Amino acid sequence: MSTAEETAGGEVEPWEEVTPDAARRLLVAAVEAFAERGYHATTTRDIAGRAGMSPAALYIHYKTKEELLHRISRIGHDKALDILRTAARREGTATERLADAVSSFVRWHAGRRTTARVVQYELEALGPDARAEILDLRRQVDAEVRGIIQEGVAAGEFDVIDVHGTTLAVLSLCIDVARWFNVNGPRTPEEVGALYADLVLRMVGAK
Amino acid sequence: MSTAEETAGGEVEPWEEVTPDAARRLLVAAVEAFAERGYHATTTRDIAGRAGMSPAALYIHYKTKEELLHRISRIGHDKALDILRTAARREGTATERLADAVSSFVRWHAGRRTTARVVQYELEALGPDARAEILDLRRQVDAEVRGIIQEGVAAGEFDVIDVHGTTLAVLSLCIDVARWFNVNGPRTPEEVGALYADLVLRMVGAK
DNA sequence: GGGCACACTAAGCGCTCGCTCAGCTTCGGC
DNA sequence: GCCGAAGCTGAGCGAGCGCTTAGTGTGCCC
Repeated sequence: MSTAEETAGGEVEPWEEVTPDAARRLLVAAVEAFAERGYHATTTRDIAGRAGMSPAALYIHYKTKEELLHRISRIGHDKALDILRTAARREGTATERLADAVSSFVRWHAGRRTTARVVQYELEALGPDARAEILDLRRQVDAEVRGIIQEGVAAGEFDVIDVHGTTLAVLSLCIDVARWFNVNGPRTPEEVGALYADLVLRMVGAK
Repeated sequence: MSTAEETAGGEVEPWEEVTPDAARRLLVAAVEAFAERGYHATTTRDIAGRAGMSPAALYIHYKTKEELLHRISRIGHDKALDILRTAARREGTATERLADAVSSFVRWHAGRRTTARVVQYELEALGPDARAEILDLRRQVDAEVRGIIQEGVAAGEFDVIDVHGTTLAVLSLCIDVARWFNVNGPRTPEEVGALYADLVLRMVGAK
């Protein structure tokens, strides 16, 4: 059902770093279930069933249901941060790099919507230690976007009064794509990415 | 704890239309609990406890836990729609009305964050009938914002290529405030509302 | 001041949850 | 061909869930 979505954009097949195979199948099943119904409404029996295994098999590969969420969240945040870093550190003007960052970040949130939903909206189900680890990654995400905007302002490319507030708004806009994007809707991830890159350049007053 | 937040902005005390008193206390307790932990992670014992009552008392005023969520969602959406309609139908240019709509809509999502969180993020916990009713209200919310933007384009005030896509982005931006806004953070709801009105006018290319 | 409607509680029912454990199968090493 | 490790299952434990029911206290009407 979501196989087509998960491989959209011609990206490398996700979760390939998760081994062995049974652990990956359980993790993919958990992503789908958490995205559909939320972490608390998902049962371990449901996850195991989607992976074609008995409920007890889950506990051979993961200590608890929360460890599954933690692993998903960690891998997802690493990927999101990687996307932004790649865009932020390429050659080009701040305008080009911001457009690139926004369009690729949005493409990921739309094209890999199930994963992004879990990553962005189930944070509060994590325990204190795991949550702190993920929040640190989020601060790095924030810093990447803020960096591009600051450089654009310094170079005279952008016209922004409140850099911190605008950064927050830009990230919020991109992240919320995971909430409303519909795989069967009229827009492709690429179209939304292009629209959002244009909107964000307007927000920062790019020339 | 959240009393100050709930009355922020000098608005009329919310939930006053819910009677009798015990039913209102239960509903307010449910809003706080759902916002903190999510619908599925909240127990009826927790809601009743916050309202200073026994678990059984809940079922004198509400048929099920879901009815509580439905009532909260309905009242919240009615309020959100009312805010947008008031801004959309006042006197003034499309630019003035869009700025007014965004700033008041954002003030509500920031100042009444607990309510807005439940209203905007717990929709999928509702059953099919209740969900359909709420989705209809959301379409009306969408139509109000789209109407202002269309009028602005027709009047030559705005420069927008994709009206539907931009409407979606504007609403998404405002709604997501409920996810990240922190009552103890550096910004007041008024400041966020003003910043966002400016950002949205830039997004639609207002002169 | 007796009776009754109403708001509420204490106790608990049936169920499903996350998780455990004893035992079965499979397979590589020798 | 035997053995132990690894992967997995069927059965089920203790806990906590949403919700019900029998009974209690309170205040209003006549």
